[in-house]
Amino acid sequence: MVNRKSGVPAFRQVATDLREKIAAGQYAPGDQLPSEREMVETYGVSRPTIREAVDMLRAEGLVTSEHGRGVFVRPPASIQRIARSRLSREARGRNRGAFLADAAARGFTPSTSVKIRFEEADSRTATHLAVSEGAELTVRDRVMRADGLVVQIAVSRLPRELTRDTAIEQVDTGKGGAYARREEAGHTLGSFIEHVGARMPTPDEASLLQLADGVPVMTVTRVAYGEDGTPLEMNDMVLAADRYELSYEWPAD
Amino acid sequence: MVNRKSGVPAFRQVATDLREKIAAGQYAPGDQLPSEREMVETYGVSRPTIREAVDMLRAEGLVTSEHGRGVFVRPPASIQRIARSRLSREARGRNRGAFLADAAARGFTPSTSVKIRFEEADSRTATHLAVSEGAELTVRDRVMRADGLVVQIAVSRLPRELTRDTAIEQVDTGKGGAYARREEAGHTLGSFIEHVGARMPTPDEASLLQLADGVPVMTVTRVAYGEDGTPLEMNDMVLAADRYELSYEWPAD
DNA sequence: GAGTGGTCTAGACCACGTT
DNA sequence: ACGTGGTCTAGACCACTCC
Repeated sequence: MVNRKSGVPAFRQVATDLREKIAAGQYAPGDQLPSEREMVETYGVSRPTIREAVDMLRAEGLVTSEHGRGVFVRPPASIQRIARSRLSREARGRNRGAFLADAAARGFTPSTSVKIRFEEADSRTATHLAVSEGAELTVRDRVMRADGLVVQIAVSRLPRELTRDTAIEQVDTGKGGAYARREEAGHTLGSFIEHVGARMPTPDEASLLQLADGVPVMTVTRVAYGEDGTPLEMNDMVLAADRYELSYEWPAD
Repeated sequence: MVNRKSGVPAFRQVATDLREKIAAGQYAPGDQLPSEREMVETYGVSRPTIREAVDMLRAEGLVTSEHGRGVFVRPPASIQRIARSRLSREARGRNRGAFLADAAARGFTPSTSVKIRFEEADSRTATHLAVSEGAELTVRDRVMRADGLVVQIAVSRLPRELTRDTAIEQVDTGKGGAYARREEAGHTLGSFIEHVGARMPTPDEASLLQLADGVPVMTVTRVAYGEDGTPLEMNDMVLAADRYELSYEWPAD
C-alpha cells in the first residue's frame, strides 16, 4: 500500500518498493513480477499508475516485459570483454578485425558485409582527420553479424586522396585488410587513439542491435595515425553496452 | 494527425513525428515544443497519449521537460575529453588526479572528500585484485565536487596487507598521493588496465550526479599492477556520459 | 478461454513558473 | 490569474501466450 500523504508520487513509491525487492533478491533474476492487475490490489492504485512504475524500472534496464507473458527481472547479460590497444601489426594480420575473432570465440558464425560510398567531411570528421570541412572522403560501411544477427556497425572514413586507385575503394581489400593496403602505399601506422562515449540508442540502432529498453550504447571512434602523426583513418563503432566491455592497457611509465 | 489504421500505436507516431522535426531542425536545440494540450489538438489524441510520446523522447535523451515551463529540445552537452593512458609518474605528481585538473581547467573550484573503510572482497573484486573472496580490503571512497556540485564518485580498493600501517589508511595520503606512498613501500607501478562499460544510472546516481532522463553513465574500473604483475589497486569510477568522453592512445606496434 | 501486457480515452486535480 | 507539466483514476478494448 502506498503512503498517500508522503508527498512522494504513488508510482515512485511502487517503483522504489519493487526496486528494493529486486535488489534484496526477493525477485531474483529471471523471476516474474506479480501481474499488473495483482499489483493494483497490492498497492491500492490504478493500473496506469502501476504501469508508470514498471516503465521506470524498464528504462533503468532492471526488468523487461513480454507481451502476454509477464514482467521479468532482467538477468545480468554476459558481457564480452574486448581488449583494445592490441592492434599490433601481427594481430592485424591474424584477426580480420577484433569482432570477428570475438564471434568465433563465442561459437557464432560471423559474417560481414561492406558497402563503399563517398561523402564530404562534416566538422567532427574534419577535425579528427585534419582535413578541411567538405573534403572528399571514402567511406566503408561495415555491418557485422553473428549467426545472421546484427552485432555491430562500423563506419570507416578516410581522406579520398589516400585511397584513390587503391584496393581500399574496393569491397574486398584483399589479404591483410585495409591496413595492409595502406602500409603498402607507404602509410605506415604509427599510433591509434580511441574516443569512448555512451548515449541512448536511436530507435534505428535499438531495433538493429535488438536492444532491450534501458540499454545504452557505447560509441567508439578510433583514429589511426601515420608515423609522422598524419591521421589516416577514422572508424566509428556502436556497441550494445550490455554485451561489451572495453579494456585498455598501458605501461605506468 | 495520426493514422488510425496503420497498426502503429498513436504515441509512437507522435514520437516519430517530433523526432523527425527535431532532427530536421524544425525544433532546434533549446527550442520549446508545443504544449501538451496544443499537441492534443494537433494530433487528435488524448493527453496521456501525447505524454507517452514525450516520455519516449525523454528516455532517449532528446528533450527535457521543466515543470511549469514546457518541454525543450536538449542542447548537446559540452563534452569534456579526458585523455587516459597518461598516468606517467611525472603527471601523477603534477596533477592530484585527472579530474581535479579538469575541473580547474573549466574554471570550477574543485574539492574532494575522502572516507576510509574496510570490507571483504566480493567475487568481482577478488578476481581483479587476485585475492580470495572475503579477503580484507582497504576502501577509499572519494567524492569529487566542482563548485560544490558532485561531479564524480570514485571507490578505490586495495588488499589490506599492502596498506596496513601506511598513510594509505589515512584520509590525507600526503604529498604525491596514494601512488607515491605505494611506491615508497616498494610497490613500483608497472601498468594499468581500464575496463570501460556503460549502463543506466541507479536513482541514487542520477540524483547525485544530477543526470537528466535518458543519460547513461560510463563505468571505469582501473586496475594498477606492480612491475611483477601483482594487482595493487582497483579503482571504480562512475561518469555522466553526457559530460565526458574517454580517450586512449597507443602505438601501432 | 483465461490471463498477461499494450494502447487509449476523457476527464480531474495538483504543483510550478510567469506575468 | 493563467498556462505549463505532473499525477491519478476507472474504465475500455486489443494483441499475445499458454493451456
